[in-house]
Amino acid sequence: MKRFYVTTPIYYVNAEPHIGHAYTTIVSDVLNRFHKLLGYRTFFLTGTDEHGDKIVQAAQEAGMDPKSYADHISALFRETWPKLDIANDCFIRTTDPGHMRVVQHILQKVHDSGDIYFSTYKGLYCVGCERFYTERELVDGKCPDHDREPVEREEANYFFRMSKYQDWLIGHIESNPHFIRPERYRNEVLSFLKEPLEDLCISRPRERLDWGIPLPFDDRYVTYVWFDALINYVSAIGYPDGPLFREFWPCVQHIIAKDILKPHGIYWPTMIRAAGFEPYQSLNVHGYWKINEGKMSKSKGAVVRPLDLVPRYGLDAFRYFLMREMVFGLDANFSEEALVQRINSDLANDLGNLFSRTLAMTARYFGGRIPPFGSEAEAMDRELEAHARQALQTAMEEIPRLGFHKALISIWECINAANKYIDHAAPWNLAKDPACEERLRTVIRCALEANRTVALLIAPFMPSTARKMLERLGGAKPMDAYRLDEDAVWGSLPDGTPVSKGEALFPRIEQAVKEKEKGEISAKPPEVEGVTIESFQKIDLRVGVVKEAEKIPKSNKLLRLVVDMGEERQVVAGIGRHYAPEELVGKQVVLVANLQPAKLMGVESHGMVLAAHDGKALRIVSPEEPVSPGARVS
RNA sequence: GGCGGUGUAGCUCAGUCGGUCAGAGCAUACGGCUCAUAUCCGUAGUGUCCGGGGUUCGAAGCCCUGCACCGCCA
Repeated sequence: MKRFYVTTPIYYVNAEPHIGHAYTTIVSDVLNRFHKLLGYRTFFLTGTDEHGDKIVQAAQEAGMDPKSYADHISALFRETWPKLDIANDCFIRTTDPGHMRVVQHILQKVHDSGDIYFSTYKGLYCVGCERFYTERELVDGKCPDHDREPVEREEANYFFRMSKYQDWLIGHIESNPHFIRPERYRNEVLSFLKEPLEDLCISRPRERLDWGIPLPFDDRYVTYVWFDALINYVSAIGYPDGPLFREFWPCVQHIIAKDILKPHGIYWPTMIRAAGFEPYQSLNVHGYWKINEGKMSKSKGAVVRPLDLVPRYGLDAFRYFLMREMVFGLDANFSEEALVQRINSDLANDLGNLFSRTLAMTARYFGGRIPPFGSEAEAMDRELEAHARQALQTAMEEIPRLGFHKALISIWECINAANKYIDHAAPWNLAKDPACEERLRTVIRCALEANRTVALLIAPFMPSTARKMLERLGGAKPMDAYRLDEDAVWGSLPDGTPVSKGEALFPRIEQAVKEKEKGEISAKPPEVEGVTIESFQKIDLRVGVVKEAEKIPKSNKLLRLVVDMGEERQVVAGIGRHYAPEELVGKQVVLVANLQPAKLMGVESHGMVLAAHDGKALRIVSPEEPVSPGARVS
C-alpha cells in the first residue's frame, strides 16, 4: 500500500491562530484527504513550537510562566483545527517528553559523530534584551527595543557543522527538482547556497535562556529553538525505530509558508544528513494572505481570525475560498467581498443550484428515485461524461503538485457543463410528452451522475458538503469508504435508489446581509451604493389622491393627510412648512405604502409621502399626468 | 548595492517552443428558458499585453533600456 505523510509547521505559540495558519493546515488536510481517497495510508501531523526566548517574553507580558502560557496558546491551536474540519492524526508539542528525548538523542548522535563543536562567538549583545543582534537588525546602531547601543560580547556556544553539508545539499536540490517547490523557492535556496554557508549556533546558555531542551552533553545549555522544532517531524512518528517512522519516512510532504524557507530548506536537510537518515521528499512553500487595508479598522483589522468567519459564511465556503483563490506559492488577497463573491457565484449559483435543480427534477419526474439510463447515449450525454472524466483527471494531476486552484477550475468546468447540459436537454419539455420518457430518464440520470462525480472530487476541499451530496444522492457508504478510482465512475449510481433534495447547500449571501455585517465590523457611515433590484422591489410605492389635509396641532411642520390609493389611508407628512393643507387636497402624491406604521405627535401614520428637497425648497413628487389611485410606482 | 520575480479587459488572473494569443472568470448590457437558491443558458463588448528601443517574415513571450511594485541576499 502506498504511503503519504504530510506536515504543517508546528506553530509558534506567541500568537493566536490566524488565516495564514488556517491556510497551511487546510492545504495539508486537503492533501491528506485526497490521498486517502486514492487509497493511500496517510499520516497528518501538526502541532506547536513552544520553546525559545520569544515565548518567555510573551509569557511575561501575559503575566504567566512559560509552560502555562504555552499550554494556553497550544490549546487554542489544538481546538481550532477540528472546527475547520481538519483531521490531523497527531498534534505534537515541543514540550512533549517524547519529543524532547528525540531531540537529545539526535544532538548526542550528531555530537558523537563530530558535527557539533564548542566555540566562542563574538557579537553585538543588548543587555536589556539578553540577546545578540546582527548589524542589520539594529536601528542607527541601537537596539530597536531599548534604544541603546549593544555591547560587543563573547559567548561560548555549540555549533552545528552545517557548512560541511553545503555541497551535498546543492547537489541534492539540483538532482531532485521537487525537493523544494514551487521553483521560485528552490531558486531562492540555491542562490543563497552560492555563498559559503556558516555553521549554525545551536545552543543558548541557560543563564540567559532557560526555557528549552538541555543539551545532553552539556546541561549548562539549552537547544536553539529551530534545532529543537524541526525535529518534531520525526519525533512525532517515533524516530529512530518506531513503526510509524519506518512506515512513513521519508515519503513526507512538508507544507510551509515562505517566511520559514531557510530553516526548512537549509537547516533541516543538513541536520537530517548529519543525523544519518533520508531527507524529506518535498518542501512545499506557499505565499502570504494579504488583508485588504482600509476596509477594516487598522487596530484589529490586520488579523483575520478563521473562527470569526466560519459562523458567518460557513466552513466549507471558507475552505473553498482559500483553496480556490490562492495560487499555491504566490501571495493572495483576502477580503470578505471576494469571499462573498465566490460563495454566491461558484457555490450558490453554480454548484448549489445544479444540485438543487437536479434533485428537484428527480423528485418531480421519477418520484425521487434514481432513474435507470434510458435511450442510447447521445452526443451531449457523452460530452457531459467527458467533462466529468476530465475533471477527475485534472484533479489527479494537479492536486499532488499543489495546483489546487486548477483542480477546482476543472471541477467547475464540469459543473458548468452540467448546467448547460440540463438547459439544452430541457427535461421539462421532455416531461410533457410521454413518448420522451426514455430520453428523460437518460437526461436526469446523466445529470445525477455528474453531481456524484463532483461530490467526490470536492470531498477533500469541502468534506461536509461532499458528504451531504453523497448522502442525498442515496449513498450508503461512510465517507472514508469512498475511493476515487472505484466510485468516480460514470454510471455507478444504483438504479432506483431514493434521493432527497434537502436544504440549499449554499444559501446566497445577499447584499443587505453584507451591508449589515460590514456595519457591525467597522461601523462605517452608511454608503449610498449597490441597492439590488430585489431590495428596491421590496418597497411598495403607490400613487394616491389627497382627500383631506390638516395641520397637526402644536406641530410646525406635520400635516395629517388622508390619501385614497384604492383604500383610504391616514398618513402624517412633514411638509407643513412648504404646503398649506388646503392646497394639497386633490393632488396626486407618491407614497411608500408598506412602511411600518408609526405614531407622530400622537397621530398614526400608515405610509410616507415622497417629496424632493434641496435644502431650501420642498416639493411633493407627483405623476406627470394623473393616474388611477393605487397605481404602482416602480 | 547584488540576484531574482511580477506588470495582460473595470476587478482577479490564464497565456507551454516566437506563428487563430488578444483569452477566462467576475462585474456590465441585451436576449432566451422556467427544472432550480431571482438561479441557469446564450449574445455583446471594452485592451498602449507597463514605457522606449531592437532582433524577426512575424513579439504579450526573445534581447537591451527605463519605470513601478515585490522577494531574497548584503
